[in-house]
Amino acid sequence: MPKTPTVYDVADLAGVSIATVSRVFRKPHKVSQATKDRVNAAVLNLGYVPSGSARSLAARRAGAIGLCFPDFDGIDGGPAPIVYADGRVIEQLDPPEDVEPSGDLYLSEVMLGTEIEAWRHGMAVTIAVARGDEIFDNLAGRVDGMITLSRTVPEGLLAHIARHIPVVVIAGTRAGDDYDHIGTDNVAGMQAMTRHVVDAHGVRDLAFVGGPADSPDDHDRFEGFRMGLHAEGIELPSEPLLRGDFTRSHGRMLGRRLVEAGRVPRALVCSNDQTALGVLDALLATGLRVPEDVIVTGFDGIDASQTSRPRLTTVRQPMRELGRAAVDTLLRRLGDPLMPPQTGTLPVTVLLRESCGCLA
Amino acid sequence: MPKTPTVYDVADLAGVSIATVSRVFRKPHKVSQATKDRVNAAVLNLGYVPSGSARSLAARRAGAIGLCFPDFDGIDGGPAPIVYADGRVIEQLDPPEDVEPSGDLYLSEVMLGTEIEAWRHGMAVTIAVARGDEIFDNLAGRVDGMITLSRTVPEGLLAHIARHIPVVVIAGTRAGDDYDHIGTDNVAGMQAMTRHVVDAHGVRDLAFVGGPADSPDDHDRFEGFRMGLHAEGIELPSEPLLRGDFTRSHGRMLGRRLVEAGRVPRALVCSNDQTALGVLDALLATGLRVPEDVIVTGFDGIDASQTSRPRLTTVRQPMRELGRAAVDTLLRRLGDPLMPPQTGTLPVTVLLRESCGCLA
DNA sequence: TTGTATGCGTTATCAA
DNA sequence: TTGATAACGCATACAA
Repeated sequence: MPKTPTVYDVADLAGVSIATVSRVFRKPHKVSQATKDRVNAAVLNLGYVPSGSARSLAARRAGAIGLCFPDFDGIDGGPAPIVYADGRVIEQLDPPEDVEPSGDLYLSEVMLGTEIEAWRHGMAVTIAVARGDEIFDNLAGRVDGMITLSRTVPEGLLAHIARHIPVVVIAGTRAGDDYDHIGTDNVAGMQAMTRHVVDAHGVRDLAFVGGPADSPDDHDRFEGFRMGLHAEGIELPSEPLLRGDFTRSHGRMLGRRLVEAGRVPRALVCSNDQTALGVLDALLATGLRVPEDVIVTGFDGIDASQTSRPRLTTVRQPMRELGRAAVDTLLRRLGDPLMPPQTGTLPVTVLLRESCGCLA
Repeated sequence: MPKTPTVYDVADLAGVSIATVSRVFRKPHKVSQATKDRVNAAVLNLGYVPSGSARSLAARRAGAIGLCFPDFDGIDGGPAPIVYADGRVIEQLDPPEDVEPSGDLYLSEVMLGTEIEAWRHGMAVTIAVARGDEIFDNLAGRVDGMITLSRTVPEGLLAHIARHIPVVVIAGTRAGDDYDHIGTDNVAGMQAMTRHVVDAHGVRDLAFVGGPADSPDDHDRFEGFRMGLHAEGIELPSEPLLRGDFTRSHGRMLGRRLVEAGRVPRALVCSNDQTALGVLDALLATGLRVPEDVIVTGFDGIDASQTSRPRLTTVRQPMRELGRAAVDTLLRRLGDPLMPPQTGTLPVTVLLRESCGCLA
């Protein structure tokens, strides 16, 4: 296997200087057509691909954006997958158990948005899991800026990195830091949702089913819930009725617990869709009717919320736009490092569907 | 804003040579504890982050894997998202229209698998959209190897890149190329699915609802369908009854067309889940019962297949494992460039649920 | 329009 | 255990 070709090889073969070869790639308009042709022929001939590292080093820019992935459950992944091709197929009954749908749609959508927007600006996206410092500042060193979900990177590390490249935090309010932030309007969204249940459906017996106590999203949503109640002149709880961990299976558990305790309120306002769907599962399983007996609402607007029966009334947050806005903010910051810290908030939409009784 | 610090700055501050600074990062065991402490202090003090490009250039390896994303619909993304924070919330009725769920779960899962496995091996993942050459060999130049979904990169370009770095193709059979391939057992899976419908449910009137004619996956699945019929002594169709484009909305259209034409067979074996779900929607909408009147089966095992009513009997392919296997193959190839071209096939599982009548 | 020469920030090879 | 120094492959300012 021959050494991989460099500018020098291409230059030699084309009978030009390396500067010209470089120009053909970077400033084609400053090279005569004849020369361009010769160089391109040499490139094809040799199978030349410019070295990204050398290019980044010389140009002092990486041309890539870093995306820092939270270290979610299941990322361990266990052993490498089996690979065989003997045509065997396992056949199994698959009852509707407490299965957790695989993908975290939220993450996927954010990633997709990031990817789309970065691509539009000619940037690549490099992804790394935020576990341990190793691979992580492996990331920081190879990108022009970084996007991270709130609470995925230890604060000390993040601060260290932020001295070097701009950082944009998605979801999570500014906590005395100087990063740029992009979030969705959790408070207003949940407030509107709450008021809708009260106003449109005449319900005054609402309870909030929360998520992890340390989630800023959950915090804001509960606050929105309280503000909604307050606006309606309903007494405010100081704590959510119950807390889950944002998963559907946990939601089911909470739902069952509620039923067993015999204290199911007229409406359950849940902090995210997965929890709401789990609650829904549990209620229906015990013969309760939604929305006739209990109203259930969610937050996020994941796909599953519109395929459930009844479909879930929820607050949709523009997940893909979250990623896009983060990239936009990052690029703006790159263009103007002295700009004051930005805080972007994306609007949400209350989607009225069957689970609140707006549609049959 | 001060110049970003380099090894030289760290070395100066710590009173050592740049070689030692480098060692502290690469071979910590070859440096005395005292020196290490001094260097680390300097690093923290200066906010030093090693340059990925310089590192890759000198080490002759990028430490990253490239993932090439197909240029799917909707990637244009339109204008940048609106960002405001005035607390306004739109509220809208959301009837169950012909909405297409947003994310392509298949892609997301493959990406996730890639990410997971790469992370386990200390590699970053760089993603780029396969549109135009520009950003694309931007990718090739900055990674140690590349994973691509079949048919996402023009063959000429791929060949060019493959001269430079190893390429692994996901989904899609070898077509005279020398790349490594990873796929799932489409043929065996669909054959097993087909035979199940015949054997367990006594159906001999089956039809195949296919996907795009140029999809290798679809081709293999139809072939599996035919093999299943053949094994059961049932006459073989030479073509699918209908073809969609693998989307749910198109599936709905096909379902409606079937009903209107008045020729709905006893069982509809669909080439993927989205198509099957669309068909399901259409059948139910016209009052037909599934599985009592018509059996519907899918392929892929996306989340939506287990939240539909009835839930979809399908062939699950391990999407996440696909990504993982691709990374494993790539790393093995990197370790042994002379290895003959590999072809990996991952096993599939037939999941028996309500839509075929195995479960009530 | 093209060529020359220097610098980019590491790693790695030798010596010490 | 540490240090000096030569690559690494490209971009770019400056000359021609």
